[in-house]
Amino acid sequence: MTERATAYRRDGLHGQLVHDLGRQIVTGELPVGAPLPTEEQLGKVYGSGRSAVREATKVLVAKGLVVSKRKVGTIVQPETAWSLLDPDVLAWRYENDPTALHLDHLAEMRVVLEPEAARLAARTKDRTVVRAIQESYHRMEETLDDPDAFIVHDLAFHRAVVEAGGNDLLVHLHSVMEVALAAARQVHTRNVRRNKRTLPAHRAVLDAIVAKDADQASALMREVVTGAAHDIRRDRRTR
Amino acid sequence: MTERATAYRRDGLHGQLVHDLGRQIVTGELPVGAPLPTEEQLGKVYGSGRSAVREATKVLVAKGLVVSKRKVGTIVQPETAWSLLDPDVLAWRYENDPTALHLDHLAEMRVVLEPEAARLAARTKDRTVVRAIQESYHRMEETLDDPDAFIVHDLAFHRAVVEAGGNDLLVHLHSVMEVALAAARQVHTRNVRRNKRTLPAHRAVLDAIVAKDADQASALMREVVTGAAHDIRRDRRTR
DNA sequence: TGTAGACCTTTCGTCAGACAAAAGCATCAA
DNA sequence: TTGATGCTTTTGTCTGACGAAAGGTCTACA
Repeated sequence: MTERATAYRRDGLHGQLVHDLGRQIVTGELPVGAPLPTEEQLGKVYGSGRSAVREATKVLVAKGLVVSKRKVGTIVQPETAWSLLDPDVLAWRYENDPTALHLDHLAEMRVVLEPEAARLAARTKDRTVVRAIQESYHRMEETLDDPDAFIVHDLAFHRAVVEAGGNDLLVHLHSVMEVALAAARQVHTRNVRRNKRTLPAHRAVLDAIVAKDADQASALMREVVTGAAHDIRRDRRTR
Repeated sequence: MTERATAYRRDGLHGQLVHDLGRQIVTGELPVGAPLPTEEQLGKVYGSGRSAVREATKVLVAKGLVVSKRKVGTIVQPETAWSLLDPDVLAWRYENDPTALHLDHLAEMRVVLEPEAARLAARTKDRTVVRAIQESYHRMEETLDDPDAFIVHDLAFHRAVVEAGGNDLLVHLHSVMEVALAAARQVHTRNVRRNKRTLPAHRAVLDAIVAKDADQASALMREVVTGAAHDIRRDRRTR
């Protein structure tokens, strides 16, 4: 089993600082163009020394959230400069009141990724990765009445498909999207009826992959993820 | 015009350290599982103090390349932990002898992204972004005999399409891929004949977007990028 | 009055030295 | 053999210091 994209560890003083400042920036509490407090001030506020503050801001610089200049200070960068695909940035965005637009973008990304991933999976010659997909599917069947478990296996199914494609970049991108998905808890609605409806669609994808019918696998996967996107939108309206 | 994904600035002492160490890790000069020299040693080697070294390693930690533990040292992480979609990591990988497999993955990513981006573009209601695509296309026409200029406008065309989709995440992902593409110089072959061949295909994509025919736009864009992927493979064989 | 240049101040960039804390390792005892 | 104890190494953090860049101010001169 491949690992998930990993977030910056929250332990240690500077880890805390990174998350605190990062969240404030991404949520707009610290507005674009504004300077952070000086290193000395931050040190005082957080009861830490300058070194910890500096190590934290260096990480934020690496994520494109700020730039530092002598005498000017460290300035919050415009959103276009942010590393949106960084697991932390994504988590900060999606765990703090993501807008409807942001959720749509997330769903769109799945529509971008997964059909093509299914196509690649159908072309693979490695039978073991296909078996991983099958196993996840069977677990979905078995846990049809246990929504929480179902979600886990549903995610595993999609991940297995992407991994079967054998493309590093794609696998990584997918794992990053999972982080965002997990942060935006609302996306996973526990709904047995809906699960019963989507199960056959997953089955169809699996069969197409096993049959090595790439076009079909892609088209069917497209159905699955666009269906999920519509569900998200519907949930939003009816709430 | 939106900005590109931005790489970590190479200036300053720690900037230099980040790039030096990062490159060594991604190229495998520093093998997975091995410890970096101690902070003290690195400081001596680079003629710097410990603070600069520490700020650099913090950035590498943020990119998932290493982890630090007391007494153990700073250890190179397995590739599955790397932030492959980080502009720096990508550049380090693709500017230092990218393998054939890596280049294929890059091309595949374009096939993943761009057709769906074209579909979204065809659905947009904002006419100005469509005009941006048109302008890029016309520049391509005009510079058909100047391969270097053609590449620039070709890239601008594809970028304009992605931006027309209006999805932050997608735009960012595309800009990151551009970084990799730029790092792997070999990908842009200057070939007037080939450009003459692909121009009508681009035109067809443009027309479909203008006509708001989403399915058609997607299918045609798929042609364009799979064609490019094949060209890359062919170039490799004939060299 | 307007402008160029010298100066002053703020803030990040870096160094040096110190101690704390974790974690491996060796040593010693039961 | 096993388990506890203490030693040592390496990162984590603090403090204090100085350098360098960049904005602001003031003065001298045209």
